[in-house]
Amino acid sequence: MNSDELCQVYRCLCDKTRLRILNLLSDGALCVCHLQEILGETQVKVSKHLAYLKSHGLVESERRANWMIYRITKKTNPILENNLKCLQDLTSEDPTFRTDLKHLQEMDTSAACCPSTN
Amino acid sequence: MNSDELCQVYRCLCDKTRLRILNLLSDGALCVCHLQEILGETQVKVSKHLAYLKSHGLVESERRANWMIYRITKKTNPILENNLKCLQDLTSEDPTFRTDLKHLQEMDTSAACCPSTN
DNA sequence: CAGGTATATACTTATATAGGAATATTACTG
DNA sequence: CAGTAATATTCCTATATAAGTATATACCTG
Repeated sequence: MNSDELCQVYRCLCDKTRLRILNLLSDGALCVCHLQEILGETQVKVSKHLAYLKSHGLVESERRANWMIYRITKKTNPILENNLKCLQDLTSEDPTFRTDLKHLQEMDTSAACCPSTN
Repeated sequence: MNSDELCQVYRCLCDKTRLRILNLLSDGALCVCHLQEILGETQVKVSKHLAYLKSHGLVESERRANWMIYRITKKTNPILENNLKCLQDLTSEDPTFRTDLKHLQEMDTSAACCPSTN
């Protein structure tokens, strides 16, 4: 990774919605509709931020029938991994991150779009 | 630190000139003219980026006669410290960071503006 | 293939920011 | 105090990006 790529990673990290998305995906893959529901944001907004993250290589996506499943990239990226850890540490301090994760845990994972159970 | 403040830190980190400045300041305090010389950028550009970093609490400044000495903030900031370490790790890989530090070491530190020797 | 669901894209507007040119400010020196 | 050096600020322009509305695409089901 060079300095320009590094800047790109930080550009991905400098938006609150994207940080919330990454925080949730750190816990495992999710479809757009679940992210949308947890974040309480519009479909367009979520979709665009996911596209942004994907175009910069921070997340990967995979179609599963009607749904698109997003996950943190499998490529090793020390900077990203490092900062995702920081995010987890912040979860206890920040109300937004905390309630997001709480919503995630309370979510119904029996839906067809849930990658972990279907 | 909450999620909004976190975003602000990343906003500071997502510009190459600012990363170069932070990388140099990680090594110790520097005046604007030395930063300007090492970076090979105009006075306005360097000054503005320093103002940006200062307004977001990542650096502090201190006047010393004609010169303004900038340093990394003394306030503890885990995210910042963490990423400055990453920068140092990247120094071996990235030519810009590497040559910046090389220029810093070759710099004449006997000038009146050099905080370490005067 | 018609209709529905999930997601993505195009278009638009508003805002943040980068960088240049010119000017202002601050402090030192004689 | 006049001149100079170092730095900051103002004004301007161009670009990136965020978010909304509307529309398109992809896939599934009957």
